[in-house]
Amino acid sequence: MHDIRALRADPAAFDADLARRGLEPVAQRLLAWDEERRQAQTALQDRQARRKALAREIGMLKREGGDTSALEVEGVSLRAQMEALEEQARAVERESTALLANLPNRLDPAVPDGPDESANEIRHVWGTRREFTFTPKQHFELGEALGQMDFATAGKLSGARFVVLRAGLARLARALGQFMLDLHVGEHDFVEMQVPVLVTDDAMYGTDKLPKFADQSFRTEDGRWLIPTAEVPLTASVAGDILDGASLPLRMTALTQCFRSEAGSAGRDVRGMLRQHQFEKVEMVCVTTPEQSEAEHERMTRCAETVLERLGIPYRRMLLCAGDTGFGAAKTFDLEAWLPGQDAWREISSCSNTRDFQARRMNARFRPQAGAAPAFVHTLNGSGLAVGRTLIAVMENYQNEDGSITVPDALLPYMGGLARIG
RNA sequence: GGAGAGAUGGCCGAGCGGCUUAAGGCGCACGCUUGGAAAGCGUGUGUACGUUAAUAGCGUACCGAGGGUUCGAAUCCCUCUCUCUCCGCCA
Repeated sequence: MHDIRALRADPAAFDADLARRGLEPVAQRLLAWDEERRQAQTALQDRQARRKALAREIGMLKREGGDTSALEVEGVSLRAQMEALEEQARAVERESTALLANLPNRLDPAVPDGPDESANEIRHVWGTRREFTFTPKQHFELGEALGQMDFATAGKLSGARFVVLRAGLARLARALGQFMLDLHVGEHDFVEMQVPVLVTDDAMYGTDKLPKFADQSFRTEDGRWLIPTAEVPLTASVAGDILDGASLPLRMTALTQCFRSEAGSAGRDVRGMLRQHQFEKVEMVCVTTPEQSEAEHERMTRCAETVLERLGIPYRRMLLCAGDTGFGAAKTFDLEAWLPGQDAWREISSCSNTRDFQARRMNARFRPQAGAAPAFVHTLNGSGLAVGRTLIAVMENYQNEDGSITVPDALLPYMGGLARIG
């Protein structure tokens, strides 16, 4: 959600930001609605003040046994006026909110121009890509050959875009989740959380998944949503709160299942478990002050990078361009892991600073000092990491010529003595 | 799933159509008092929007949420949400 006062102050800058995302200007329309809304509100408030005075007068007269009929007639006409004004204000508000709710966040000036991922900037590359003495296989070839990655059974159970893991690979997935959580909790100062994976409309709206992306998520028959990411419950946990400034930053992490309908990605990544309806992810969320959020964004991205570094998986950090930056984000770094089997860099983490965009939608604030006025917090979210995709990265980078997979050193403590899968 | 009881300011708690501009208490802040502290006394104490140069004033709204009745609603009616107690079922 946007600050209408910021828009009033500089409508041209607002429209310029939208243009960078390839959207039409809207400032003129919003300002006209805003003007109309304020006029109706002021007029309504006049009537409300009169109603208050009138009710008091009638009350006093009645106690004294006086005639109140003339005043009551005025009351009736007052109410008719108020209803009309209310309806007018509500109608304008409705239109303006409908538009505002669908407008993406303002972009950080550092975000480069560009229409799509081809314009993203490589910020740095870590690690050395392994030299293979054989042709590296893709993860699903390896997994299916091992008999531990089973799309046929998953299809029988649930349809396309699901997977069943067995034995060593199932263990490896669990080890990865455990390892990531332990790292963030033990070394990165995050608080481990267990959260619901079914959430309300409000939680989804506050984290900007609604109304625009309703078709990307699964909805239950009783009107709840399966979370597309733990960002939703973790961030929305502070909705409506006024936090003590001294308690910030809040750093939260959770390992959850995530559910995405993947509407619109028919035909993309159909093989393997790169793009599933259900996957595990360790999510990091930070709630902080406007002053600290930039530094927290860097810090959080480093936390995600550390996972890949400990696992020894080459990656590169991308600064997303305007056209590729998500709806709620002001600035996003993607981490792309090297997948030798695919011979490609693939997204494995996305760390975004939403600034006060989500905070406004969910009314999450903090009090800088005792007695000071509340201000909106800044919220950040990042994958640390997507477990399924990390599993893929481990398999492809640590594969051996015989189709077995060597367990990375960092995961050995979690593997119950299993050092090689297959 | 069944039966019942609730939801009032940071917290406790009264009010159940107009003498409420939400009593009273606790907490907190500031001041007076004191050698210092405690006690005591006094003053203040939320959020949003509008107005405004203003985080100053002033106005309006907010007593779980949303509707309704009324000249007037914390108070009456309807719907919903959540909490608590008991019963049933259950990992």
